[in-house]
Order: sequence, then structure tokens, then C-alpha cells
Amino acid sequence: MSENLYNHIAKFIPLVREDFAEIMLFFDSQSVKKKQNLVEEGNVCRANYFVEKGCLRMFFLDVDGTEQTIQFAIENWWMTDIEAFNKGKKAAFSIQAVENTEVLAITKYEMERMLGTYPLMESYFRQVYERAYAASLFRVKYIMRLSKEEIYDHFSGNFPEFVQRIPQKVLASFLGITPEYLSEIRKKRMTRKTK
Amino acid sequence: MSENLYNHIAKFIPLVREDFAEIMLFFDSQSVKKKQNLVEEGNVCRANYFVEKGCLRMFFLDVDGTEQTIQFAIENWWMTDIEAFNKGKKAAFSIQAVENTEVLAITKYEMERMLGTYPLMESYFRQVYERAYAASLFRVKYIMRLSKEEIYDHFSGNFPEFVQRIPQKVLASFLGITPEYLSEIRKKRMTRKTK
DNA sequence: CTCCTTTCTTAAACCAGCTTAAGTTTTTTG
DNA sequence: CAAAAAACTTAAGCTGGTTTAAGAAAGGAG
Repeated sequence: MSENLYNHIAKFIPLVREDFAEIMLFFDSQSVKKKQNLVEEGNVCRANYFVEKGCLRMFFLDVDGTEQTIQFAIENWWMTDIEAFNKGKKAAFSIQAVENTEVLAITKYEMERMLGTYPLMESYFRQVYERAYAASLFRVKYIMRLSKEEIYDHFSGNFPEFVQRIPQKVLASFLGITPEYLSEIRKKRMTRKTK
Repeated sequence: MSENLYNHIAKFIPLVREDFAEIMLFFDSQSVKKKQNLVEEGNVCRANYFVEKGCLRMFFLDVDGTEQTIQFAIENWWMTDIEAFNKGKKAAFSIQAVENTEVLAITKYEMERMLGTYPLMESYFRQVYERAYAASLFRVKYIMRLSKEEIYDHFSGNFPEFVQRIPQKVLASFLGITPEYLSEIRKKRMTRKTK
């Protein structure tokens, strides 16, 4: 029984403990070690993952081989390559653990059985994807309107603990800047504060 | 009765004509003239819109007052400021008609009544938002990995008719470049082709 | 059809952010 | 604990894309 998942679902739809116990049966618990890949670009994407503890990131390989992070998932977020998951296509993105992470995994087959048995879960996932979509649009908005420095300030201002948690290289690849430039920005911010 | 909407819904869930006729009653038909705003940044967002004919764009005002387009909706796409629509908050984006456009509008209240009466519509919207989310992630991917020139080539290569349909200024604000630079790129492409 | 407004083009000067390269620090592994 | 690998820093030089400014073309209103 996952308290996290129970609480998360219950935030969006009415849910009794007995039903939730049944719903849990559709899931598998899985541990992922830091830097281990849960999904690999080009392979099948077997499941949709709910983060119980830890942190995942989704990324792809640039033409020149550098990794570009497009989003993170921390506790209580869902993550998968949704298109590959739904259509059984090859994944366009890889998913990797940023730290040792515990996830609940559900396959497409089990997902469909679950939605068939508990139609209210359609409503839960509709709302989850509405939010994910809205978040992604805001990301586009910030990327478009802010300078790289401002993007850094915005992110580190809003998620200071998170910035501590992840390697700078990964942060840079998420912010869309080079690690060198990130280093420069941080230096500027440091000297400014100590003055 | 909208054939467009019927066909679109029927692509995702089983739907009989009689139910659809009932579902149509939750919607209002609306005409929007070119350049007219359907939603305005800072105001309440009254409805969710399905484009029957024409083209909408979502944008926001930059610090310096220029408009930044973050997405388009053509025939058979849904568009609204989903967060504002759901939570009754002020819209973070404006929605404007790029050409004279026909939409079907549904308010939050009617939406909830509809989802209560036809729970399968939850499944339809879940799938619609999964796709919208996936599309938005791909957008982020392209913005991050491609140069501005490549972004132009990619977009004009994939949607040539669409590029004809919209003013260049709006296209530039969608691609995240200045109209001046877009002009330069186009010139470069023209001379290359005529050689 | 004419005037006024908006959009589009051209070109030069400029700068935010990248590239390259070398050195330093931290982490991983045997 | 030592050695190797990976991550981070610093700094100089460079470039893709912006800014500014002015003119040309196209659209819309009367």
C-alpha cells in the first residue's frame, strides 16, 4: 500500500481504501539506482511510473551526443514517454534516476484493465495530464520570454532545495545552457551576495 | 450537430449518434472575427473551445510589450487556458483568432455536467490532454536542440500550407525569433532555391 | 481610389551565450 | 587508500541572433 499514491489520487477523485487496495494490485514496485535507466530512447517503453521517493529525469541525446534534460519527476509525479507508452512505439526520450529512486510501475495492459474496472481513474488521469500539459506550456513561456540568466534565477528562486539535489551538469542541460555558462552565472551570483 | 466534433470524439471512444446529440447540447456555437480575442490575459477564462473552422493562437505579452505566440489551434483542436479554466483563475494567456473562426464553446459548469452524465467523455479528454502534453514536450525538445534556422526549416517543412496562412510577424513570435531575422532566413532560402 | 496604418525588408552595429582549452576539484572504483 | 574518471571552473575568442533605424510594400478604412 502506497500512502503517497493514495493521497495523490484522493486529491482528485473520491476514493475508498478498499478500492485503492484493489488498484494497487495493478502496480509493481521497482527500485532504480542512481544513473540507471528506466526507459531508453529507441527501445519500447514498458510502463508508466509514479515516483514514490527520489527523482527521475527525462532526456534525449543531442546531435553531438550531449544529453538534454526536458523534465524532472520528484515525489508524487508521473513520468513516462506517453506517446511511446500509449502506442507501443519506440521511446523518443530516455528516463533515468537522478538519485536512488522508488517507483510504482504500471504497464499499458494493466492500465487498461484498471481503467476498465475503475472508470473514475480516467478522471484522475485526465486531471493529471491537464496539469502536466499546463506545466509544459509554462515551461515554453519561460524559455521564450526570459534570458538564460533569468531562467536560472527563476528556477533557483522557486526550487532552491532541488537545485542542491541535482548535479550542475544536469541542471544546465535542463535550463538549456552550457555547464560553463552556468558556472559563470553562479559565480556572478555568489560575489554579488557576499558584497 | 458538428460532424467535426463527432468524428473527433469517435476516434477515441465508442460513441452513438443519440448520445452525441445530447452532448452537443452542452456546447454553444460561436463566431470569432480575425484578430478578435476569445480570452484575454488577466480576465476570467469562460470556456474551453473546439475549433470547427479557422485558426486560433495563444499568446502572452512580453515585458517589452511584444506578443509571444505559444501555440496554434486549427480545425479539430481544443484550446483554452486550461489552468484558468479549471480553477476559475485569471488567464495567463490570451487567445485570439488568426482568421475568421468558428468554435464550439463549453463552460466549466456545462463541462462538469457533461462529464457527470457521460463518464466516457473523461476518457476522451484524458486522451486529448495526453496528446497535447506530448506535443508540448516535443516543442520543448525542438526549441532546445535546434538552432533558430533549423526550427524554421522544421516548421515550414512540416506545415507548409500553414506557414502561408499566418502573418510572418505571428510566425516569428511562435518560432521565438525576431521578424527581422525571419525575413533574413526566408531571403536566404529563396536565393538558395532559385540557384 | 487615396490615405493611413501595419507589416515586411535590408543592413550595420552589437552582445548574450557558446566553444575551446587547460586547470582544479570531487566522485567512483578497484 | 590510490588512481582514474567524471564534474566543475576560469578565461579568451567567436558567432548566431538581436537591436536599431529607415525605407518599401501591403492591407484596411473611408
